[in-house]
Amino acid sequence: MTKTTSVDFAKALADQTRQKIMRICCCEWLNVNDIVAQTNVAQPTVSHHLAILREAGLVHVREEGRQTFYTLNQEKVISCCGQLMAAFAPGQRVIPVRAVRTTDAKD
Amino acid sequence: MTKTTSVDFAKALADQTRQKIMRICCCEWLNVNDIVAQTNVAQPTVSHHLAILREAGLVHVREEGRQTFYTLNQEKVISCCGQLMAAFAPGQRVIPVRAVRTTDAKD
DNA sequence: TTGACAAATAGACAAATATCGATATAATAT
DNA sequence: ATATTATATCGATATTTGTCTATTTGTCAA
Repeated sequence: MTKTTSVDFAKALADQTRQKIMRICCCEWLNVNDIVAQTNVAQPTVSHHLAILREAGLVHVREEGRQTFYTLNQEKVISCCGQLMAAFAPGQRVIPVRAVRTTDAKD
Repeated sequence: MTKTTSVDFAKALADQTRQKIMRICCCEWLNVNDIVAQTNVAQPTVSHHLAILREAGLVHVREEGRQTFYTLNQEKVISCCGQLMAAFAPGQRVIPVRAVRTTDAKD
């Protein structure tokens, strides 16, 4: 897990299409064609953006046969945001909490 | 206080010089020349970056006579990071806390 | 082996951006 | 009034970046 600088993190997020891809594969594994189908750009463009997200450590990758599945690395988003806040809002504090349930959760 | 999209926020942070400026004026009011003195770029370049930060709502501005003072808008950083986390890490949670003191604070 | 499909890479191009020197604008000082 | 200082804006340039088409690479099926 290579360290991502705040600048690299910001650059990775600094594009509409890339954020769309991130939202699309936020909570599920999708192959490239699925992602292409949900965007307005060509397949090589999606591959290009996925490469950038991969280099920033922002997606998990799983190769399976001839397809490649991607899903967003949410922990990385959290840690990079934490890094940003530590750098640029040192007077404020946030407490990260894992697996918080809503008050009316039943299970 | 105009709303900043996550893309605009990321774009504003997606530059080394701009992040340096943000760090420099993170906790104090500085005029443009003070900021120029602490960076390696020319004055118009600093003004350019400050304009971008201003448009993104990431700095507070105070004009005083012939100088203009800037300081980082830390709350904005917090809220934009919160927006990012809500969009890209919906399974995780963070609880923002105001004015937390260290345990040995005296005042 | 041949054909089909999935994804990455290469190369080209246009648009966006970071930077600079020069200049404009505005406030203060002499 | 004139000079000086602080900052913003203008115009030019070089670099980066997003997108495309075409091609390559790798995998599976017939």
